[in-house]
Amino acid sequence: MQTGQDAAAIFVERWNEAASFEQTGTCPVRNVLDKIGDKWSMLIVMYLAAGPKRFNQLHREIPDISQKMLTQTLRDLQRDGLVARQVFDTKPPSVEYRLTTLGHSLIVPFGHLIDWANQSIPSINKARAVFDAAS
Amino acid sequence: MQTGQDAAAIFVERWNEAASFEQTGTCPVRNVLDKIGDKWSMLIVMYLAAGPKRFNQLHREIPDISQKMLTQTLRDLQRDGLVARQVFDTKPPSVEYRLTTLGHSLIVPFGHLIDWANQSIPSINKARAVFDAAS
DNA sequence: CGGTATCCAACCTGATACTG
DNA sequence: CAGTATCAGGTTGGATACCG
Repeated sequence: MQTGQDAAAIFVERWNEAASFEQTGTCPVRNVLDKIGDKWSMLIVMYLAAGPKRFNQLHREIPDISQKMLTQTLRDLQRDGLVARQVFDTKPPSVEYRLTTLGHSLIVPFGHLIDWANQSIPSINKARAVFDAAS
Repeated sequence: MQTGQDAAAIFVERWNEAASFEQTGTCPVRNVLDKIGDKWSMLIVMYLAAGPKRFNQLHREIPDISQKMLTQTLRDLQRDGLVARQVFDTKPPSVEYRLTTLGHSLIVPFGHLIDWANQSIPSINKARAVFDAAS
């Protein structure tokens, strides 16, 4: 690893740091990253960040999501403890989804990422234009 | 949007904030998120964070990556301006990859995400165990 | 050394139809 | 209202072989 020419080298360690790696057989960081990259997970989390919402309310608000993917993504988020599901015994039945404390806590680091993205889009688009022009 | 019961509601705005959305037809934030969720992009960025590396050096250091995906991911990172590619006219030829300034800047918000992941893994695993036990 | 090219299996997602 | 079930398409990634 040479001399500490760049403190950023520790990030590779951080990646594999979690102790459960050997236990589960899959990298724990991957689990989180897969959710970030997932087409709908983070969008749903952000819509729920505004407050609890019911199933069809989310369905109406989120553009283009299919019922299948809304159901599936919500279940995955619930399984990971990021979203809580509460059924009200009304007729017809209503189901409310809300972020858990853990779910809310994800918004902080994720927000930094979104900010980076919005700040960097111009640079990225410019780099792409240059690269594509040279090929 | 009711009253500002939760400041986090602004994240939905941030998601769609970038002006280039209408121009390109694809959400700019998605571009970045896709890279985060990509199987190899961020791992490569983190290995390069330690300093410039040559192609086969990365190939040896990164576990399980195929030559195809290493080539492809590096080209995508280069296209987006996150990685710079430098060819040295030696024999046999050698090619060095290094993070650009933009690439380095991504490590900051991304690092926060990794830290959140490592801190939250225990909670997530516990939530999964509870959820799976109930089904 | 540093790639390309081709094939292929697995996965992810959307569309559609149906249910308590 | 809030889902489930089934099928089809596109995309992703790995294996393998070849090239300057």
